[in-house]
Amino acid sequence: MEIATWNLNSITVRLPQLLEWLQENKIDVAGLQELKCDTDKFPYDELKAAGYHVAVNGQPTYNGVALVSRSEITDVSYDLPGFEDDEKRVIAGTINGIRVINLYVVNGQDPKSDKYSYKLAWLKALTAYLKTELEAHESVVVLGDFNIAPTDDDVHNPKAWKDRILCTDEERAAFNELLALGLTDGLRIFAEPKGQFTWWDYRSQGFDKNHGIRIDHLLLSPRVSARVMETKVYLNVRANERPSDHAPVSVVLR
DNA sequence: ATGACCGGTTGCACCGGA
Repeated sequence: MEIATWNLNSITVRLPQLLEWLQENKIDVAGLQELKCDTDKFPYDELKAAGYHVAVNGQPTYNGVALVSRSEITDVSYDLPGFEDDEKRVIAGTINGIRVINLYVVNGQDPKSDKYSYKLAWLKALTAYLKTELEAHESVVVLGDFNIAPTDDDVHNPKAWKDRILCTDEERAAFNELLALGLTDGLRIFAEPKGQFTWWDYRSQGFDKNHGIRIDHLLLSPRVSARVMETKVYLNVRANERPSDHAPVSVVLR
């Protein structure tokens, strides 16, 4: 069973690439982010025709998340409970006994901005939410675009990124709080070479030069972590014509 | 490098992204 995450940066533009990637790789479950598409404008028919169940928390222009799955999705929930927020950044569902929680974490823009305070508050509410989810479910996968590069090894040029958004000590501490709930960073289960990234700037030939960062993650509860056989970063998808700036990332479970 | 590139908008330059 393969569970993946991909920030599409517009499902309207990326739909053909999404369908091709799902089919070619027989992806079982995917959390999608940055749909930039309202819930009622989601391409339900195309995903259904490809053999997928879907659950959507959409928003026009910004944000928007969805789960797509070959198996049925039950107990779907939306947003962070008890957190006042108009932005559509969270959708969760249960698939084959696994609680899959799909996140599009706040970017934060700049450490001095209001958006940064919002990001830190959002992450605090997320931590509380995940704590209750982990108490309620043994098999949990928290995946998505976390907009945090957890360590300097996750950045092509740590000096240039030092204290910049996605790399501040506070954001990294918040990420470690998530791990401290008992979650494992899926892409770090096996020894990976340095320079394994998931996002590359469209500008300055970022992908060609592998000037990237690792900000898309799959965090796994122990029950799931023990099942991981393989992890994947779909560089070939990032190499497509008219790509998203993020590559799909996945774990394969036994 | 206050840069670049991309998607979306009610647009015809901007904002946000990361």
